[in-house]
Amino acid sequence: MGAEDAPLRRDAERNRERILAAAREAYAEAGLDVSMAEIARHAGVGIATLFRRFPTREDLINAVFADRMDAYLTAADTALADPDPWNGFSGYIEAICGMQAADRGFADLLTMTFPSAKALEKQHARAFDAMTQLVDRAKAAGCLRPDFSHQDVAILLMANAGVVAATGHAAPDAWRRLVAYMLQAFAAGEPNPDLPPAPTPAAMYRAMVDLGR
Amino acid sequence: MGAEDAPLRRDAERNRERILAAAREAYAEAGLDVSMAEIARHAGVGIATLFRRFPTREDLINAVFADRMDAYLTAADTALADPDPWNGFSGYIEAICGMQAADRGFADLLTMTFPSAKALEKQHARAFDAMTQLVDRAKAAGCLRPDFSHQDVAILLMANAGVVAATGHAAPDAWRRLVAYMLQAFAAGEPNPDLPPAPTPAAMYRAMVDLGR
DNA sequence: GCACAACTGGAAAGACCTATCCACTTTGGT
DNA sequence: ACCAAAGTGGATAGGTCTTTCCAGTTGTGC
Repeated sequence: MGAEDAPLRRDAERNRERILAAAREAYAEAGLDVSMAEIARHAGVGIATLFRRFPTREDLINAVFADRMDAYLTAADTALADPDPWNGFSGYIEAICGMQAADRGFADLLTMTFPSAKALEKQHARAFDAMTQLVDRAKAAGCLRPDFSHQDVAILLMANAGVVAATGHAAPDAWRRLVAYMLQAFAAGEPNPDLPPAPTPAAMYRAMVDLGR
Repeated sequence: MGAEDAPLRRDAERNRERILAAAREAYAEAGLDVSMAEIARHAGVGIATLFRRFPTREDLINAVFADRMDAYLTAADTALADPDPWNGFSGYIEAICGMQAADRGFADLLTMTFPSAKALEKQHARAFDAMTQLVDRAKAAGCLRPDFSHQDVAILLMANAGVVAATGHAAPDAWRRLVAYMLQAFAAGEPNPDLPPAPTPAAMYRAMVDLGR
């Protein structure tokens, strides 16, 4: 299980890397809806080469963001290792929002779900577990307001994706304002005004599936 | 000045209305990047009819959202008429974010700027003035934190556009959570933690122009 | 240094979009 | 009722994108 099938010929492997590099760059710059043709052109390979190596756009996205998803998971583990529940939680939020700001494709990816992409979904699920622990711990310690719901993290990621997509290069630090405001509101303060009800987890899941077209 | 040029023939006027209705519906549902062809089909008119009446996509957007922009302006005036500065400000924020949630096209529109669309830009500018007054009044009254900047309103609109685009029909009230959190953080509370610096107005302007492609 | 499987890029098919053109139809004033 | 002007939709040109196919090229093991 998990074998790499046939090892690629040397020139094929070189082209694969070129494609991944081009895709990484294009996605980071412009988000996940860059065309396959554009990526092939940018990589300097024929369009057929791209499609043979990555038959669907999802396959390519999967390969491009494998390492970024690792970093995403690591961020959750690091946060859980922090002895201070609030530091852990808020540091985590800042870290993942920062990752979104650094890579528009990743920003899109975090708010989407591709039920067909197995490996990616598994990491998504693991990250979700760690995030839930982080939330529960912070709540138990009384740092995080009790009416906080883990859907709020997804909402913040979607909001942040919106800011990042809009401000792009023109105001690359605008997202920090958003996150700072939100973290303040998340903290358990003295007067925590009532919140509208949170969407159900199922509704948020549907929303993320919809985003994947 | 301001004349309607030649009054349209009756059948032409009917088609114009059909086009506007179709465009209004399509934009509300799917945002501003619905194709012209799709709108013509949906309106049941030939593609040529659409292009003759609205030579550019901007012309169409302009016509479709004229009344919505009026409502947008009215919201600011209503808010200024409220004797309570905080009520005025927070009601305004809720109102315009609600308008974004009700119409995805409008959500896109508010975070974009089309320097070429004269009428629309004029209203945009007037709304901006009213909003600035609203902010200044709330700050002077001590309801709004002193380090709030009017760029934060634009950031919130972009964030909200992100949430609305992502949650769509699946979680149509998710935006309310975002807005509630943000308003709490905007209020002048006892412990207002330091914020990262706000983007410059010029940077935000550039961001909005970029969004308009 | 040869042979063959692996790999290549370009061409092509099918969809879709914008924008323009033009032969035909409708409207409205007389 | 008539007929010019105003308006119509389909056809078309030229662009993009996805996906498949295939004749030619290039590594690699022997």
